[in-house]
Formats: sequence, C-alpha cells, structure tokens
Amino acid sequence: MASPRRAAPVPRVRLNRERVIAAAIVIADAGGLEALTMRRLGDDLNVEAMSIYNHVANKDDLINGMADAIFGEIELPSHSDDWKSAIRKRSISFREVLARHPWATTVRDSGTNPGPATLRHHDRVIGTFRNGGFSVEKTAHAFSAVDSYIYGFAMQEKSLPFTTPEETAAMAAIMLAQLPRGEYPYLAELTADHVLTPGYFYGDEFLVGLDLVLDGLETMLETDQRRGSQPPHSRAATRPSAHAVTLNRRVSPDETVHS
Amino acid sequence: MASPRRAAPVPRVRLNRERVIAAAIVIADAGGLEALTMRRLGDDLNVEAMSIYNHVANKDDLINGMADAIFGEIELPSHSDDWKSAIRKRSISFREVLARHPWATTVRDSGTNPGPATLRHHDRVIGTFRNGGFSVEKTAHAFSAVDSYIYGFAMQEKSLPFTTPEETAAMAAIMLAQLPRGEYPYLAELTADHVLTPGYFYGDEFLVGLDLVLDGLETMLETDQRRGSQPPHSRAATRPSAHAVTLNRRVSPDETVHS
DNA sequence: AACCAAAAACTTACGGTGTATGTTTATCTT
DNA sequence: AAGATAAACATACACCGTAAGTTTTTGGTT
Repeated sequence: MASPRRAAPVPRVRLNRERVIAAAIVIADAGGLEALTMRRLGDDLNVEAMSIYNHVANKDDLINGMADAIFGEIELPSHSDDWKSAIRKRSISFREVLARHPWATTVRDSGTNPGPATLRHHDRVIGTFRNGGFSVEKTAHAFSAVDSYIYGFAMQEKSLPFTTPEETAAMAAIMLAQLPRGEYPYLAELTADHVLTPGYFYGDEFLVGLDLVLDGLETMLETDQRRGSQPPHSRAATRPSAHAVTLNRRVSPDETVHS
Repeated sequence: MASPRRAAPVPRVRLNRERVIAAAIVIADAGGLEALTMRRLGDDLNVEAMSIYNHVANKDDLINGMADAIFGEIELPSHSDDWKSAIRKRSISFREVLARHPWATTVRDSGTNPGPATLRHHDRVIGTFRNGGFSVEKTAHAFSAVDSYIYGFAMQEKSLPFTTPEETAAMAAIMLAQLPRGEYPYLAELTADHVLTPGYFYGDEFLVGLDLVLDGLETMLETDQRRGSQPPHSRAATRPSAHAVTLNRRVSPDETVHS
C-alpha cells in the first residue's frame, strides 16, 4: 500500500513470548489443555505452528509459561492486613483464578521449575505467615494446608458437570433419577435434599472450608504463643524480624518487602 | 503341541475389561497417564491395540474404569468407629491410594459419570457424617472440605520433584542455590531452615492438615448441637435415624448399610 | 540507499497418537 | 459337525509434537 513499486509489504505482526502465552491461555480456557495444539495456536496467531518455536522451547515450556502467567493473576497478600485476612483475600483470588483457568490445576511442572511470578507469590505468602507470628515449621503447615485445600477445591469444582445453579438442578435431577434405586441412600438424600434445593451452588462451599482451615490455623498459632511447645527439630525463631537465612550471605527477610 | 495333525493351537489368552484396566493401571502408575497408549497397552496384553476396543468403548472409558478401580482400593469408613476416626482412617487410605496412583488426581471424569465403586464409596462417606450427627447441609460442608484437602494434598505431593528424604534434601539444596540471591528471602528461609532439616518429609504434613480440618468439623458439629442454628434452606433432620429420602419410593438409609 | 548478518517466518517430513473400518480367526451353541 | 457370535488382527486416516532445512523480514552498518 505505502510503496507502489513493490508488492504490498504485508506487515507481518511479529510474535513474542507474551503474545504466544496469552493466546495459548485463551485456547486452554475455552477448551482445556487438550484443545491446545501447536497448529491451532499457530492459526490463532496467524502463523505456522513451527514459528512458535522461535519464542518457546517446546510445548512444556509453553505450558510452564502459561502457569506462571496464571500465578501472576493472583492477588498477592497485602502487607497492611493481618495474616488471616491477607491470606483469606489471596485465597479467594487464587480460587477465582483457578476457576477462570481450570486447566491450571493439572499443570504438574509448576513445582519442578517455577517461574518468577510463582516464586514471588510463594515468597509473599510465606512471608505473610512469618510476619503473622508463625514459626518456620508452622508456616510450612499453614502453607500446605491452605494451598492443598484451594487446589483440591478447584479440582472438585472443575470436575463437576455443571456450573450455573440451573445446570446444577437439571443435572442433579438426571443423576438422581439414574441412581440405582435404594442402593446409595445417603447420596440420594444429599442430592435430593441439598443439591436440588433452590439456590444451591457448589462454589459457596469454598468459604466454609477455607474459614475452617484458617480458624484452625489461628488456634494452632495461639496455642503456640501461649506455651512454647515447639516440636524438636524446629530451629527457627518464632518472630522473623531479626531472623537471618542460613545462606552464603545473610539476608534480611524484610529486604524485598516492597516489591 | 498337543495336537500333532494341526498347527499349534496357540491358546490365545482371552481379554476382559478387568484385565485391560489392571494392565492400564500398571502402565499409568509407572509412567503417568501420558505413558498409557493403546498400542503400548496392547503390547503388554500380547494383543493388537484395536482388540482392546472389544472391552472398552474408547480411551476415556478406559480411564474412567481405571478411576473407579482406584476408588475400590480406598478403605471404606468403618461403621463401628465414630465419624471422626472413621473418616480419618479412610482419608489416610485415600491419600495412600492417590500416592500409589498419582495420575488419578488428574482424572476429571470421575465427577461426570462415576462408576459403582465411586458411588458406593461416596455413599458410605456421606452416611458416616449423617450417622455422626451432621445435618445434610453440614455433611455437604464436611464432604467438600475433607475431600478438597485430600485431593489438593495429593496433587501437591505429586508435583514435588522429589520423593524420598534424600532426594528432597538434594533437590532443595539445588533449588536453594539457584534461587536469585535475596529476591525471595522467605522462600529461602523456609527451604534452608525447614526443608533442608534432616528428617524433613513433605508427606508428614498430611496429618497436620487433616486433623486441622477434622477438628474444625467437630467444632462445627458441636456448635450446631448446642444451639439449633440451621441456615434457612436446610430442610433435613439433624439425626438420620428415621429419615427418609425424598425419592419416588421411600428408602431407609440403613437399608444398604451391610454392603 | 545498499548491503548483509541475524532473527523469525515458512515448508517439508517423520514417528507416534486414537480409532473407524473391514477381514480373519477362535469360541460357543446346537 | 456346522453355523453364529465374539474377539482377535490388519489397514488406513487425520492429527499430534517437533527436527531439519529453506525463505523472508528486519535492523544495524556502511
């Protein structure tokens, strides 16, 4: 268009890792990880499949990048809140993110080589517990308990064959009708008297279980503070203020509090 | 061999659904679901890949069958225990089963069309809560909280790049060394002062979180029994003894207690 | 403005996947 | 012993990730 002597320049829109990952997430959100193929991704980016490999080492690397991008979407625990409400907010955000990207629950590799967003997120969560008065060991307990619950809930929510309350009622009615008569009475009761109740929505369970866990952690913390009953091999200080990491060089935990 | 006039009879060992599913589980246990291909499964069964389709509708059906077989391995909650120890035992068993078959955590379809072992298991768990004094609604809370935790824990455990304490220490040391210096101080602290502690084993976290959830449920139950503060849309009786399911025909929950 | 290396696109090709379809063989009933 | 049925085998297809080779575009230097 601009140059009349040559054929149309056809301004090829250039690819980069971010655009690739973003497009891949759109595909996976819509059709799950199994819908994400390099050829399909190439189509969406107006590019041949192989061109993607200029920006991504392989499909695993791509999925890893997607997982890290997802972690970047989670609201970090706020420094101005107490540990409980900070963790509560980020947990709610975490669950929303996992509900938005259901495929993310099945990505295994986030533990093997986590990306920067993942590392930052974990560091902040751990820091929130430490600054809230948790010992290193109790921080590990808390971190494990909370995140196990969130991941598991997201997985269960994802595996349900319905989303909206209307779908739920319709699906539950069908499943109830298909249930062998009298063989699973408690399951039938729960379905009939709870799931089929107007306004039932499985997602509402999330906060119930989350608060169960958080209250339990609070109790654990208070017990710890009243009497200093630390298990034997915990060498860490309870308060992190002046604590130093046993690294090559000594590092104050507060060093990167302002990200 | 036996008949000299005809060629060797070659007694083809016949296939059936159980043998197919069992062999598939062996493959998936060893190499994950991605190692499970129809051709590989056929090899293991001394059969062509396509012959498997005489016993299984398609690969999804196969995986579904595998998942149901896994549920059959979980120890059912005992009727002779109180709800808390019954659920505790079956939860520990559940986790062991998921650790033995890590691929099972990612099987989505178990919610969509559950097999008989899955249904029986769920019915028993729900029944245990109901007989323990949980209302229908609180049973839903308890079921969701406990299983979310178990699933999530199994997923986290699976995604760790190490299994044994030795592997853990070695891996943690490497990851710690690779961590950008000072950028993730809390993560580094947790790794150095907890994960690298002799005898650390992530699996030990399971009971901590499980008891946190179970204690929380007990508190929830006691609160409920002291004052009858039921949320508005719960129509179920708190005690299930003489309760009947709102089905076409009335069914006593005790009807199938002896499986 | 002309050149040229480097980056990023495209093209082709290969082995592996699930499974539709058609054929052959084994087994069961009579 | 024979015919029917079930379950095996064989072939083929479309799609997958990606290795290897080729062409085009881009950006920096003259």
